[in-house]
Amino acid sequence: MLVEPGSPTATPRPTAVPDLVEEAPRRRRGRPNVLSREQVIDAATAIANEDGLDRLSFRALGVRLGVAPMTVHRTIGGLDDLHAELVRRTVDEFTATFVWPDEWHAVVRVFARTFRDLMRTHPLVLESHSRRGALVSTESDAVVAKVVGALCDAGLPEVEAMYTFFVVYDFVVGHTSVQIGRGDDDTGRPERHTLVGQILGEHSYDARFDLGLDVLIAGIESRVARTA
Amino acid sequence: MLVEPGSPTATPRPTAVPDLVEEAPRRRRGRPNVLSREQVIDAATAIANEDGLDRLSFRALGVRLGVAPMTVHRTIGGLDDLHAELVRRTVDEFTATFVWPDEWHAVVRVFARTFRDLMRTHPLVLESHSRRGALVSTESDAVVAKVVGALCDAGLPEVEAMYTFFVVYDFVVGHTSVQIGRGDDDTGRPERHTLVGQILGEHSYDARFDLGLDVLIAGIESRVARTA
DNA sequence: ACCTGAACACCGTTCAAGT
DNA sequence: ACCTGAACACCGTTCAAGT
Repeated sequence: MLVEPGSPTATPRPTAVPDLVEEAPRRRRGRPNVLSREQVIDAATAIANEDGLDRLSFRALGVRLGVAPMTVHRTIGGLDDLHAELVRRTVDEFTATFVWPDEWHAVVRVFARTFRDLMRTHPLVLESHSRRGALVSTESDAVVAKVVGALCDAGLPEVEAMYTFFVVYDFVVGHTSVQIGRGDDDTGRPERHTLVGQILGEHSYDARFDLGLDVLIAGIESRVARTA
Repeated sequence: MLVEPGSPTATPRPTAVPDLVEEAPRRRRGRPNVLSREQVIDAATAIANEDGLDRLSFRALGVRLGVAPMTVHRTIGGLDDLHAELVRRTVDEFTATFVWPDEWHAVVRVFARTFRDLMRTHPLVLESHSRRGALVSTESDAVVAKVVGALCDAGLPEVEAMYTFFVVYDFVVGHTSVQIGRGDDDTGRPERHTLVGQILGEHSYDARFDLGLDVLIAGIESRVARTA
């Protein structure tokens, strides 16, 4: 069985304790901060959605927030932190949308499909997998736990279940990465003169993904059968 | 055989040729080109290897080649073309290194391992999968043909063999992408407080990759058995 | 304490001018 | 015909100065 590492609540906890130091860690008197991290992430999400991810910059954030670019820079900490925070928010929203079935086959499929959709609609999440290891936000642990748990119930030892989760994870990352890399205009028609073009003529990423999942599940099945 | 469009010497060339038009396709008289595409790719490869990929720029190329940045820019066509050419060269070298076994299991493993090594040592190749669809150079067709052929011999219909190739391909891209994204300093030790950290403690990307391959091959095997 | 303008060290690309 | 300097429109980040 899997142990939840900490409190599963997402809220920062009100801390109803009497009157000693409040929860705000490192802020004194003077002028209050004109900008919160939340506001920056809100604006960044808006820019990424409206103008595209490559229009997102501290200068653009400054314009949108009516503040000097350096203010947002210092508020958030740097470009890497901005991206990390953006990914974290998206992943957190994503983990809330799951509706888990019972059977382990279905659990794996739901995970793979939902995860694929997440990355296709949020390119930054995809990119974060090749720029820093992602899906490490503590909230996503619930997703990992569900899939790994299902594989354990199917009969795999815990460590093998964890690695098996990674196989599915790696496949989905790779598949989506290749599809996105082809650009939005790509309709799945490979170059005629290549071998792929000759064999396939036309090429559906959905079919490719589904077959990939089938192969993976067949593979897991045979390993489950062997360890049973 | 490939025809060299111009002299490979770095000097501006005295043009000792009589007076008719040579084999050069679209170049008239005037001053001969001071730069060939080959020279640009050579310099770009050197910079990428010595200083890292993010030090590669037209300005840096200009310094190294003793020429104005805009000259190399025009010679190669633009940033995308520079990257594409760089990937093409690396992939071409890669396709020459294969030693193919007989059994289809072994063919799949050799492909996956060699492809993984290629992307780990040449980050631009990996990146090109998320920036444009890669491995489309005609030379790489030989590799695709070998793997697909082996799967056909195993009993899969040609179209399914092609899609099955993609499953392996997607997995390798994803796995490598995630590993590289963790950075060179990453020793495979996941964060303690996450579920992954609790289950695995330490985490070997090699083991993860090998298990992934095992699952994929088991999956292919069961599909082969079904269609046989 | 917090905010900010200017500066630094970079980018890719356009384009008109030089030879 | 080919090469190039200057300019354009951007970057992230540092830092000293302002309030």
